[in-house]
Formats: sequence, structure tokens, C-alpha cells
Amino acid sequence: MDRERLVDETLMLLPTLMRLVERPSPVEMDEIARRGLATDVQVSPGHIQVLIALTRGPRSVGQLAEELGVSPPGATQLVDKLAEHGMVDRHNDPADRRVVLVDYVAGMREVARRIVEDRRRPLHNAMSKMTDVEALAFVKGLRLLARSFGAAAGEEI
Amino acid sequence: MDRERLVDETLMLLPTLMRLVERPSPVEMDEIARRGLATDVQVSPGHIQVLIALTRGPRSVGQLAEELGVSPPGATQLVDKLAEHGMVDRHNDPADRRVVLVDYVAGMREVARRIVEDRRRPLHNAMSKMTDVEALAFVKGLRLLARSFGAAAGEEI
DNA sequence: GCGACTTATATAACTTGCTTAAATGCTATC
DNA sequence: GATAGCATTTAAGCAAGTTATATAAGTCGC
Repeated sequence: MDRERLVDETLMLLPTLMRLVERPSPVEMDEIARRGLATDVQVSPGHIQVLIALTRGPRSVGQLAEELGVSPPGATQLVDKLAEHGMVDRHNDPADRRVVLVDYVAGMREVARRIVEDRRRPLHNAMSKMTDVEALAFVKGLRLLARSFGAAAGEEI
Repeated sequence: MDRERLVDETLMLLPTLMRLVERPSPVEMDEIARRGLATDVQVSPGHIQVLIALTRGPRSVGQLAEELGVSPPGATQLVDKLAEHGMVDRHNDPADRRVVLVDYVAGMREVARRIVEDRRRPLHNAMSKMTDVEALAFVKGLRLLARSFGAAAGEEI
């Protein structure tokens, strides 16, 4: 098989895809507005990542930075914005008061779920056109790429 | 199968992957320097996309914008930078003098090939760990996603 | 052919999502 | 209890986009 062709096509597709993912769809904005949040909320992919990460329990800023592959100040900024809109809350870890634990504001878990749902929709559509085997291979491919590019960028372990 | 899990994992992986892809690896910079180009060349994913697109022949700025999913001014800027470094050249289309055709500078096709090769390496590594079926499914998945997000962003046909 | 339009590209000003470097506040070790 | 070190934040800056606007070339009605 011609791997080179596939590699080139991936190099063409990945940046284009991310430009599309980053472009906030007006529909989504509407839906958020209908739920009573400010209309000008800009949910970037990074914010979505934070919201998904928090479904698995509270996280420190440092943990979020690592999970997202972002610098600690970057994580701080993402949390800032979400906190500004009342989605998440910070409180000090009683065990180590340097650590700031981030978690959903009470009752916002459900709102977060619906915001993520909006993002999930086009992805869900695309995946519904794949067989189970293809969907698994696709995600496996993403994992491999993330690992490989991480190693190339000199990521420590 | 639990598609929701796969969708969430994709939403977590994609932005992280793109942050890694966008981060220029110092190794690559070295290699470009060794080839006699300025050391401060910043090859972004967009520039790589242009170089790959040009392997299939000269392109107008508008065509590049469309292929990359970027606005015309965005494409102009990408071409600017590549022209600055002597990689590509502009000349008017004799058939329609509004059109600016972009092509490799004579002899730069080979240099471009090697620059793209650097980008290709981690991707190639990752893909070498997939079976043929998986690699095809992976690229098919990327195509589906690009299409689906494109539609969601209200792309006109 | 002349003027009103449309189209292709370019320029300018701004936005956003990150980055690194320095500052702050807490922990731990000696 | 000084000093080294870690988690987070603040500050400043950069790169890759965007929109709005300008310029220059082609098209069409008359």
C-alpha cells in the first residue's frame, strides 16, 4: 500500500480539520444562549477538554495542564475563563495548600454535559458513518500520532 | 460498542495533537539550517500544506485558500512567508491577469520535498505501527471528520 | 468602447490561544 | 527557622488566524 500518499493526505487534512474545529459554530452559540448563559461565551477546544477532564473528577491546574498538553499558565487561563462564566470553581487542596483544585460549580455538571454534547454532534455524525472496527482504528491512530509527535517534540516520558 | 467514549477521547486527543503538531521541533530547524536556509525559518502546518499542494502543480492564491480551508488573506500571508524565503514564486496567469499563480522557485521542489519529509517523519513512525486496514480507516476517519465539521460550520458545498 | 458591477489578491488592524520569564505563596529539609 | 523547591499566577509577547477595506483586473449592458 502507498503509505506516503496517506501520510501526505494526513498532513493536508489535520490542520484543515483543526481550523474547522476551532471555528465556533453559530448554532452552538444559540443553544448556549437559550440555556441562559451569556451569548458571547466562546468555548474553545481547550475549554471543552477541561470540561471533559472534569467529568472524571476534580483536577489540579497542573494535572489539567499535563492532560491537555498545555503549559501551567495556559491551564490557568482556561480555568479563568470557565470560572468567569460560573462553570467551574477553585478551592485549595486541604492536603497541600499550594495546589488549586478545579471542579464544576454545583449544578453545572449537567450544563457542561450539554455544552460538550454540542461539540460532540458533528463528531458523532462522522463516526456514525464508520464501522466499529474503523472507529476503533481511527481513535487508535489519533493516540499513536499524539504519542509520536509528543516524542518528536521532546516530551519527557 | 461505546461510541460516546470514543467521541470523548477524540475530543480530548485532537486539540492536544494539534498543539504538538504546531510546536516546531528544534531538530527540524537544525536540518533546515544545515541545508543552507535561514535558521529562523518557521514552517507552520499551513506552510507544509502549501508545499504539499504545490507538488500537484501551480496553484492560484484562491485555490490554495480553498484547499487549506483558510481565507484568501490567510493564503496570501502563507505565500508571502514562503516567497520571502525564496521557496515559491508568484507570476500572473496570462489567461486571467487578476489571478496570481504560485509555484516553486526553480530548483526548490527538491528542497520542499525534504522539508515536508521532516514533518512526515513522526507521522510515518505512528503509521508504521498500524496495519494497512487501520491506516486506511484512520485517514478515512479524518476525511469524514473534516467533511462533518465543514458542514457544521456552514460551509457552502 | 464607456461606466457600473464583480472577482482575485493584498494590506491593516484586531483577536485568540498559546508561550516563556518573573513573582507569589506554600512545603519540606537540613 | 533559613533555604531550596514546587504549584500557581501575573505579565508580556508572539504566531496564526480573522474581518474590513483597498486596489487592480476582468465582464457586461448599453
